[in-house]
Amino acid sequence: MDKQSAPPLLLEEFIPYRLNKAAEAVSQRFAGLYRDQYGLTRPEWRSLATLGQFGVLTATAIGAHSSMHKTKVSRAVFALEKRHWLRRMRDETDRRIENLELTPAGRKAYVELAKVAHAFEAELLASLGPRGETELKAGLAALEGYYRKAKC
Amino acid sequence: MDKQSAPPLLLEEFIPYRLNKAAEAVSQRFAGLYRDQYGLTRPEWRSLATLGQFGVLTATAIGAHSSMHKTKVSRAVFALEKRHWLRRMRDETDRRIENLELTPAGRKAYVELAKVAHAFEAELLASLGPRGETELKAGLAALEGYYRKAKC
DNA sequence: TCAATTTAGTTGCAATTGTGACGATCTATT
DNA sequence: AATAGATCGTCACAATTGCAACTAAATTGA
Repeated sequence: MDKQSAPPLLLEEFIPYRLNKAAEAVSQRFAGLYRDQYGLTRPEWRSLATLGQFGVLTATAIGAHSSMHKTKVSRAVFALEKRHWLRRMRDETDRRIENLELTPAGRKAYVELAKVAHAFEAELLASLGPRGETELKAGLAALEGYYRKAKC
Repeated sequence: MDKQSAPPLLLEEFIPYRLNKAAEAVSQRFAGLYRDQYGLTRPEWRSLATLGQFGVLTATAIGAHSSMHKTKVSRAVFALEKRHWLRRMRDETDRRIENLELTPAGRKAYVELAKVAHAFEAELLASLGPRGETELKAGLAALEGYYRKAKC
């Protein structure tokens, strides 16, 4: 008789939970950097990073690239525009569209934050060791294959 | 002259971003299961799972185990209590404390959901292949070592 | 012993987020 | 053309969340 059977699920071994916790921990640490030094929220940082990477994008494209809801992007874009880090350009061939672009000030902040991001990532990966780095990247790549194909 | 220099940061290669996106994708798929079939929110599912695993816990302990803010736990506990999946027991030696326990109905739901969770995880891991599974688990373990030590 | 501090849990309030509807514009079909 | 439907971005509203204050109870320490 099992007077104390094993629990049917061990949360700390459950992959979705572990993944979430790890992502949350890493994100919060990184978020501290752009929040404290630049007063950015996460949607703002993501919009800045996406726009910095691609140059000129519509709000919809920012959302598609960075997996954010369109209202989040809309608000983030407004915030970045208010601090003159971003400007809107009317598209002459389709007037529903706003082409968005970083201003020189926005680009400057982006370049600085990109450095911070690289430094953060380097420190994270260093602490994992070369073995851990390889495994993590391979594991993430495997996952990305999974949910990309399973999206539909 | 570099008329088009490489962007300073490629978001789709940036570990915190990839980790977040992967976790979000996996969590949302799993959340669909307990939401559609049981009407649970994420904090409710986590509280149920934690309590199911440990038997009797205080609200604070649930939060500590599952990394949730105490107000989230408080509200989740209330919701679970309302559907009679959980009951509160007064602690006679410390009357600030509420010892929480799943009711038979709550335990039944937990056992069912644990099966769903295992099935989900099994399918996820299967789709990664044995190689991907090993790498992902090793990568997560490395990360957990990182932020556990860096927490302080 | 009793005031000060700490801890457990809840609640009000403010900030953030998601949903749905909307106006404006473009595209497709007739 | 003209109507119907799709798309872009925004806004009002509702739901979710986090923060800070709070009550109640235990602990500390003068």
